[in-house]
Order: sequence, then C-alpha cells, then structure tokens
Amino acid sequence: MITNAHLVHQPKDSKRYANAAVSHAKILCQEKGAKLTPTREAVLDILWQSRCPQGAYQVQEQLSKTLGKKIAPPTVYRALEFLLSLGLIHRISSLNAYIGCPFPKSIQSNLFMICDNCGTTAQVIHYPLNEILQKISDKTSFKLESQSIELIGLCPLCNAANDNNNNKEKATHD
Amino acid sequence: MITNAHLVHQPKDSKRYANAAVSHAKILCQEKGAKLTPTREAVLDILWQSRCPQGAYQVQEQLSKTLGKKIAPPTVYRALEFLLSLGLIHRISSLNAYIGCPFPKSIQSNLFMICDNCGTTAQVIHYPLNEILQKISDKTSFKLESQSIELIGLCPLCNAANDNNNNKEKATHD
DNA sequence: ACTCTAAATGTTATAGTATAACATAATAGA
DNA sequence: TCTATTATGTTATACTATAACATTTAGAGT
Repeated sequence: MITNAHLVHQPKDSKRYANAAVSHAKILCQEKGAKLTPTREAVLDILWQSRCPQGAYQVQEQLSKTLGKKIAPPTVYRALEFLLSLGLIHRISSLNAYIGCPFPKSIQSNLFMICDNCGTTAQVIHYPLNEILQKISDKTSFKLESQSIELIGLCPLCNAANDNNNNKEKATHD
Repeated sequence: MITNAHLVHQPKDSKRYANAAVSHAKILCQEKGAKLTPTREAVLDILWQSRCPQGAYQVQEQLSKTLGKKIAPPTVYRALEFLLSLGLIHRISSLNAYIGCPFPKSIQSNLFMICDNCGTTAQVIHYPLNEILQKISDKTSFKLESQSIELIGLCPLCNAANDNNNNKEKATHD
C-alpha cells in the first residue's frame, strides 16, 4: 500500500511539497514532450498548496492573484484538463474539486480518503484493491477502463477531536 | 457477490422492474413511516424506467409529462433527496445523475459499473471489497462513513460490438 | 367537522460548475 | 521570415443545485 495519508493528516509545510511536485512535473512534461506553461504551473502549485481538493473557481481566484490579472473560467479548466491528462492532478467528482497527485507515474488508479469535517484528502494506491476491482469486472464481462474510488469519513485528527470533546466546530488544521 | 449486471446488460422490460421497485419502496416506506407521495413515486418510477443514470433535469422533463404540469427543479431535487435518504436510489457523482437501487435494504455500499459508451450502469455488492476498504481505512486511522465506488468502462454488449466491428457509433440497446 | 401543526409542494431567484465558440497571441519548425 | 500549431483571451451560455419564502395538503387531537 502506497499512501500520503501520514503527510496529509498532519500539518506540514505545503510550500515544500508544492515545489517538489512542480519540479517533478517539469521533468515528466519534458519526458512526454508536453509544455508546462506558467499558467499550468501556477495551477499545479495552487492545488499543491492545499491538502484539500480545490474547486475550479477557488483555483481561478488564486490564479488571478498569482498572475496579477483577471482569469476567466476557461483558462482554469484548460489548465486542469492538461494536468489531468498527464495524471498530475485528480478530479474528486463527489466534491467537484481537484487535487495534486503525489503518484503521477503510477499506472494504478487512486483511492481517495476525504475528511468530511476538515476536507483534507489523502490518496492510496493498493494493489489488492485494484486486483479485486479487476476481478469483479472480469466476472461481469465489464471492460474496466478507469475508476473513481472515494471514501468519505473522518481523518485521524478530526476523529480524535470528535472522540475527545465531541466538538461540533469545524476544524481546519491547515 | 450480489449484482444486477446480467439484468442491466441485456435489454429487458424496464416497466416490470420499475413496478416491482415501486412496490418494494411502498413497503419499505410503510416500515419506516415515510410517505411515498405521488411525486416521489413518479420520480422513483422514472429512474427505474432506464438502465442509465438520469440527470435531475432529465427527471424533471419526464416528471412534467407524467404529472401533466410544469415541475420546477426544487421539486425534483426534494424527491431525489427523499429517495436517497431511504437508499432507494443512488447518486452517481461522476455523472451528476441518479439511478434506482436494486438493493435498498443492504447496509453495504454499492459499486457501480458505468458503460461510457451506452451509459447503462450495473450495481455490485461485494463483501470482500467492503472489507478491504475498511482495512485500508483502519490502517490509516480513517473513520470510514460512506463511499463512492464508480468503475468506468465498457459493458459486455458495447465491448463485444467494439471487438467485432470496431463500431464508432454510440449504441443504445435500450 | 374543525383547528392546529407539520410536512410537502409551489414559485422565484440565484449560486455554483463547466463548456462552446470565436478571437488573439505565442511558439516552434520549415 | 513565414507558417502552422498550440495556448490563451473573451464573451456568452449551458448545466447542476439550492436558498428563501409562499401556499397547499394531510393527520392528530378536540
């Protein structure tokens, strides 16, 4: 099992991870002959600044600040599409939101664990899970092409907070 | 493994299944003290008429025809919310669409196999899968509350059509 | 049957997510 | 340099979902 759960579920220096992710993205783009333009790079960086999936219009707002000019939705969606196509980010369909992918080179699909209290989202790659999904597909003669696996619940921090003081406030630990 | 894949993946009399589903829903509502009003019943019936998930505005259109009057979005969404809360239907978040649930009494969560050619969507309940998801959650101290498992690919019919004649046309077998 | 209450639906407006269509600008090869 | 391709800008609009408030309907108790 490969996961970034431990990193995601404790406050950390997002800036460093964002920088590392952008560096890796540059290399991957060179390898694939794709262009990581300033706009695309900025969008990737923005998604990596947060451990919560960001909506396209949140990205738009940030991007406008970063680039110092008004950005229209199509620009954002184009950048997102580009990054999605390279596997550098993922779309969380239950949230209509996007998040940087820590395992862009993996062929396997991701599973996401989404905290419905604070929003932090961790990713997991788990081979037995992928195998079982393939088996289910085979049994029903379904030709599996892609998958979206989203678990909703409480991250360790929110769960602990919940247990200790039954706190109804929204936490952020961001 | 419990699944309706064989029923879904071959053209069948949707009307019969819809009627059966509505009958079951009535019983379940009685048990739970919930009211299956004409509007709600019509929405459930509409979702069962198709083996493809239907968008809220598709439901709206059908519902207007069925009830013989204009129906506004909130009415549709309220009915959907009611049916969702009882587990009588599911929301397919990758499609922003809704589908009748053949296993409304199951505590276990569903997995959906969505054909990206013809749209037909089958459901599967698979205990080992649910166990593995629980294990993954436990390992990362994630408190699992609900899940959304959507497989995208080709249903047996579309896959066969694809293999045989590499047909680019969209099939419907509806 | 009457009244009161709660639940359901009607109605209008609007928020939030995503893309179509066409114009312009930047970039890399010939 | 010219040209073709790719990327971005711009405007408008489609699609999905909900907020807020008004009205109607259905039961519980009298």
